[in-house]
Amino acid sequence: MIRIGIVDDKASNRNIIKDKLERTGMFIASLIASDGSDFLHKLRYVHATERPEVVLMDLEMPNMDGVAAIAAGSSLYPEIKFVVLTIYDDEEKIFKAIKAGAYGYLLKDESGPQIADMLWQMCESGAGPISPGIAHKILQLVQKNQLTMVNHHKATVQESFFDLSDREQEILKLLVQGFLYKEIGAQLNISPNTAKKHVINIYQKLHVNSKAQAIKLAYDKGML
Amino acid sequence: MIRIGIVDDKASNRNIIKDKLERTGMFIASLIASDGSDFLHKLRYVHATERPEVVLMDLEMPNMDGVAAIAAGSSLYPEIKFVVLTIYDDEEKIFKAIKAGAYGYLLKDESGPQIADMLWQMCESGAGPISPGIAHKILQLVQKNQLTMVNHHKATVQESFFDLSDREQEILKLLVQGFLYKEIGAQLNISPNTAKKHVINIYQKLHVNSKAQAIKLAYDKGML
DNA sequence: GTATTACTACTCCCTTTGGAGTACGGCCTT
DNA sequence: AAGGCCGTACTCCAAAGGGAGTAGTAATAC
Repeated sequence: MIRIGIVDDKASNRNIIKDKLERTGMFIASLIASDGSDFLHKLRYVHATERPEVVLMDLEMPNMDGVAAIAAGSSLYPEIKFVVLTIYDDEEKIFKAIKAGAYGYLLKDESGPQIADMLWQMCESGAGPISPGIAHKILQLVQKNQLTMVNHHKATVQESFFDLSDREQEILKLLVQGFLYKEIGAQLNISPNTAKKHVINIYQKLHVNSKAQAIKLAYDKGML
Repeated sequence: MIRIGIVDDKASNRNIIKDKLERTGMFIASLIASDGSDFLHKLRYVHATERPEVVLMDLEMPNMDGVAAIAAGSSLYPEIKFVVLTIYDDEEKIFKAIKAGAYGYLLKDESGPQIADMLWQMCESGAGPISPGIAHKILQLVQKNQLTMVNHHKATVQESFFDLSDREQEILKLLVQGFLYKEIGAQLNISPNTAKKHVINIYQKLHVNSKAQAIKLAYDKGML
């Protein structure tokens, strides 16, 4: 039996969720609150043995919203897994909730059994439950460069993608600027023929067959 | 019936995947390749009507790995959905694959029916399929690695600078995709000559004189 | 040593592009 | 009705690009 906390400002929501989860026989709602402030207050006065292992948290709530509650709660009780359960799927809310320390993010339009199942999976595998649509949005955030990895790979991207030599990368950069072969040759003090030869080699490595495609690829994959 | 591409260097893997998917009756493997290079080569010579809508891509492969293949492929064929299917779940591979343009990321330890189901879900809902464990790792990436969110309230910029007509903008978009005049003509049901005429007119309005410069300008000024 | 790879520089051949000009029908505005 | 833009479609010409091949040199790898 897994102890669950439910935080939602709508009484009907609380009851529906409680019902659906308890009916599976795998969960018991050990703490129910109507907003973030209420939740933290109740959590303080509950015995550690009664503390929920998982908290389902709505986002939009009076007094203290879900993001703030997760931020405070995950800091005070790091062992509790906070899972957002909401109707909102916009990028900003997702992002903020995750940064606040959310362990999972579920949408209310998932069916009851599905939510129960995902929570159970979480307890089994340790992987935070995430609704498919949300996962997709996060992935797109990463993709669109709205998220960038700061620490690690400092984005000499083409190096990791394609196996271009230094010279070839140099020439690709000029190509993308829109220079002609003769101009590239002039800038690098090589024959236009050689410049062209390099470009053809680059095309083969990139599997493209025109300047336009090469430029598009370079821009798309961020080899500026 | 959804056309699927399978790219994996192990013949046994290819066959297993092909079998499991085709047995569902929902998919047909229309393109099978043994590495990224082989894949791109085959894709080039296949008719657009035979192109796979979804490509399952392994990551570690000889010649050209999955990340490079996705990077090139997703740029050349933006309509194809590339889904990683691999045994690797380390953050770097996940991150690189996503940046390269992966639409989903599945682990090979998912069961066959489950993979088929997730792919089907993708085609229904449009949300990229992501194994739970992977979703969790992505979420943790967001959480810990100081990923920054760039505000997407950017200037809805200036087709107003360059006074391009609707038709010209339409053609510019295709031009940036890397299409030839004849291809543009075919897509819009006009003569290649007309397509070219439009392009020349566009050049004059943009004050450029080559495809490369036009593409660079379009990207730089964000008319995507 | 040899083999390989990168860089250099050609050749030949064909396609695509860029620039110029002309032209015609449709539509809108004056 | 006339002048304008737009979209359509052609011509001719010259420049640039794309593909394939050969080839020498230098540095690196086995």
